[in-house]
Amino acid sequence: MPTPIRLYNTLTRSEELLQPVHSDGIVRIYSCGPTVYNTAHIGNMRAFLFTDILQRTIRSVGGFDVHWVMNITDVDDKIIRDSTVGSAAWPAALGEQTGDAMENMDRFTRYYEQMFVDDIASLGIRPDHFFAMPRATAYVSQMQNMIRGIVKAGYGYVSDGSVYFSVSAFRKHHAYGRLYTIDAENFRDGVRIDADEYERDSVSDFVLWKGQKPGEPAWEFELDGMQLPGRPGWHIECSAMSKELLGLPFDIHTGGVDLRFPHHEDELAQCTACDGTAGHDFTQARLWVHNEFLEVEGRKMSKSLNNFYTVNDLRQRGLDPLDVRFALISAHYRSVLNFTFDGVAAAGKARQRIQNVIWDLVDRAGDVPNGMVPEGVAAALANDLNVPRATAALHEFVASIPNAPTTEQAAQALGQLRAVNDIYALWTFAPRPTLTIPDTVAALAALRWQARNDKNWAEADRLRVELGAIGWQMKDGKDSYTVEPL
RNA sequence: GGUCCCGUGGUAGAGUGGCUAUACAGAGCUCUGCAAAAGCUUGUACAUCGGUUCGAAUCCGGUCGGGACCUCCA
Repeated sequence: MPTPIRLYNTLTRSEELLQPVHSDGIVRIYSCGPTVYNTAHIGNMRAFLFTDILQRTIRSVGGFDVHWVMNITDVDDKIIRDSTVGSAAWPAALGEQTGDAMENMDRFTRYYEQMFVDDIASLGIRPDHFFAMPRATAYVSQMQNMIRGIVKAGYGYVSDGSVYFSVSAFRKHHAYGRLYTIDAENFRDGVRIDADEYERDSVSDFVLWKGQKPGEPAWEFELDGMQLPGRPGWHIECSAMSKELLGLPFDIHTGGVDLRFPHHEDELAQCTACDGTAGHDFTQARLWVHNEFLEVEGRKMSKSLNNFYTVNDLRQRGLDPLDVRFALISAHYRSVLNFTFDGVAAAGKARQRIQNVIWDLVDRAGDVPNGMVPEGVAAALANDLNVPRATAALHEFVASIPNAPTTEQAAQALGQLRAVNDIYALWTFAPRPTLTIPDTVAALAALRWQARNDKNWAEADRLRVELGAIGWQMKDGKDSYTVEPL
């Protein structure tokens, strides 16, 4: 029985029921993905893990099919800067650069894209859960069409070889500031207005198409008879790709809180400019859901504080990526999450405890049947994706499993836990792996078991210590024993 | 300057106007020759000052502290 899912919608500043826009009942989700100019960090990962839990919840708890699209931004200023000939940021692993700017950019972005794909996979995000992972550079013509539409509607203008979106023209007919309260009068103090080399009419305008500068990779673009070689602006990428792959409007648009403005506001404006009727505020997506940032050890993550971590950094510290997954979903997505190494360790302990329970149940039940997510867990997840409360309910559920369950009880509990795992993706339901026990360990253990049975406690304890010294421990049962690595 | 969020026990982190969050760590107990695992029990917690209320960590206001965004950063 599916549970209705409610989510906090930034657009309306209230919780709303998720109901598919399209009659096919498929929930369409667009997530702003990474700009592939370096390796992603755990802050990025929090955003992607949040969306992963969201889409899995929509499938498992909400009972909907999902089309999840996450883009790869593979063209932007930083990418061009770092892939240009002679760049210090060019990865040595890629060998020599060529004289072709487009080719260099391509090799550069594919390199980081692959790292990104590997990183999210290691954190339990399944590639087959994506409906598409489009590269921006593959949709340039769709972006160009959209820009033409915006200009035709009177909201775009050409200046110095670039095309800009006129916010002031747009505001005459549509709302601007729907996702973020804009105070146009107070737009000056404290704002870092970057002295762009591009000529805009107004500082609030943003670029739709950036004219090519010497040596830069570029695409041809013909607009109203003008030739404007260049590249797409950031916001138009997501507008065009979401429209092309999901159709407008779609159901859920996700991203970090920082993207509310300007990125999402501008995406929304662009889609409205193309498809909206004056006076009516067309909505690119029904629900806009934004995740909070994370801090590390209570401080903002930054390179200067030396607390800036990539997934690979954590792997090299010997952390299990799934423990990291658990730690990164331990706070509600709209709360600041404090990432700590103690937290990962605690997550690891809790994860292992439940894994042991699962293995015990598998031993008893054999097969793992299908089951439903326990009600408390489902209810918490359906309530604006309250993962911490869902996890608490999960622990309570695990505690409620009888110590010595019957085969039926074990099977039922397993089915429910597997349903939970369709969302959490932290555990395995394969039988407990059989340990390969070195002969010396087995021999020592046998000796100790004999000593113990002879009630030769001193010798038994001595052998226990000896086993411990080589990293193994014995667990005494009633009629038998097991040995495990410490 | 503007818009907005947060401040919970050793740590992380939910939460409802009055009743145990949960996890990790700690303490005690049960079971164990010992140990491990498991189970049970346990902790003066809710920034601060006022206000509303029979009653507030939960509502309102002030203060202090932290944080986010304000034109390409998840």
